[in-house]
Amino acid sequence: MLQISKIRENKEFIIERLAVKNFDGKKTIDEILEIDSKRRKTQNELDALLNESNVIAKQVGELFKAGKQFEANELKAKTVLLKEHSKKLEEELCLLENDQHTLLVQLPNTPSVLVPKGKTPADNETVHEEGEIKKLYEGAIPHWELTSKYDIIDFEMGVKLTGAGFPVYKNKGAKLQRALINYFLDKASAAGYIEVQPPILVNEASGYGTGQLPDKEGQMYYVGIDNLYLIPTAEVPITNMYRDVIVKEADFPIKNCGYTPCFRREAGSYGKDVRGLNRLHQFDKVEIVQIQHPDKSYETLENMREFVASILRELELPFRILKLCGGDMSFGSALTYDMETYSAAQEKWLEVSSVSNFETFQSNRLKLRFKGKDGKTQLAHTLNGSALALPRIVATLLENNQTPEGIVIPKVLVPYTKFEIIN
RNA sequence: GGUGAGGUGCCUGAGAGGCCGAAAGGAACAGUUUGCUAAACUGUCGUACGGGUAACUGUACCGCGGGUUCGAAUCCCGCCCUCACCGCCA
Repeated sequence: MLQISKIRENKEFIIERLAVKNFDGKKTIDEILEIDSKRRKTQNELDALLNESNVIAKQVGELFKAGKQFEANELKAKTVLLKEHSKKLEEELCLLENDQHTLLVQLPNTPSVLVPKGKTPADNETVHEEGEIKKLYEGAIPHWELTSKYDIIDFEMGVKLTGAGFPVYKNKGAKLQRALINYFLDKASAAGYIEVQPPILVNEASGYGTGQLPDKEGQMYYVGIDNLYLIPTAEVPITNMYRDVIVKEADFPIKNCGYTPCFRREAGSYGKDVRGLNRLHQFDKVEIVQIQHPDKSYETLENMREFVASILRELELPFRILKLCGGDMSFGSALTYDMETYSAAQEKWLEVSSVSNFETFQSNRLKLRFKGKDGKTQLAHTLNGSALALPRIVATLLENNQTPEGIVIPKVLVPYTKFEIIN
């Protein structure tokens, strides 16, 4: 959520920035500011009224103490009107606050000045490309065929147990999952991220804090009987650990990582993009989260991006890094890098990580602040990224590393899988 | 699921209608002292939203929402949450 104070100060600039996300915010912002001035006026009136009541209440108390019943009662009578009036104002103020908030949460985050203009994924800017795109041998097949050929993932069984998008990993497929998770977590720990194992169900306040609620509740699985949501990403519980917290400036950067299953309803998606492991309702992911000083968050974003790149490099996967254009960015992000690996059998790039700086967009909702050197509390910046999401990594690994003899495990993973080939 | 206790600031914890935005201690921060560490002493030490160039100032907030009252952290009602014990259980 954008800060109202910032909107007041930089209205034109914000409208201009939102346009980069192809969001026309002029009408909403005008309305917000109109409500805002009404709100402030109302609060002023109300405060003055309440002040008067407080003064009278004090006087009444003193008069009673002095035994001056008559004068006291006279004053008491005065408060009746005040009370009626202030009650009315209070209701008005509450309405105005609600209206303002309703509009405020509709505004996406302003993209950073570094964000390229554009409408579709085609307008994303490739900022880095690395690794050799191998030609596969004759007879190479996509991963959804490899998985049944080697009996490592059973999609049918998942359908039987739950439904489409809930695969069952088996044999070396299950071990590969476990190996990747451990490998990712070890890498993150080595890079200074504190490992956490958070709950995978969260309450409403947490969903609100990171921005899934109130708008995107359709994306999450909801356990109505207990009013809890299954997390779509570990970002939700991990970032919410810092909800309503004032951290110490000296603690920056705060770095956490965590593995969790992730659950996404993905309502409305279909077709070949969702085939096999390309899009699932349940998948595994290691997430990295940082909380950083506003002056350093972009430096941190680059670090995180490079950290993810280093993993892809070690896995010997060809990858590219895209700086997302305004039109392809998520609602809350100020700058996002997508990391994609090239899947040789599908002959396309698959998104395996997304690293974003949210600036104060999340922390404003979370009330995640720090006390600066000047003694003032201000909002911290939050960043997160996948490091990494498993399914598409698995898909790419299987496809790119297939040989007539079997699927070769990258060297760096062998200590984790304890086997070198899936055959 | 049953029963009981309780939610107060960064933490512990007092406060039981007005003198309470809230004692005391601890933590933290700044300073003095100090060869270093420690200790001691002094000071600072809630948040949000307003008004003001500023010093400063108004209001609200003691889990949440309502009520009683001139006046509520304190009394009443509803809700939420936490803890303990019992039952069930990985």
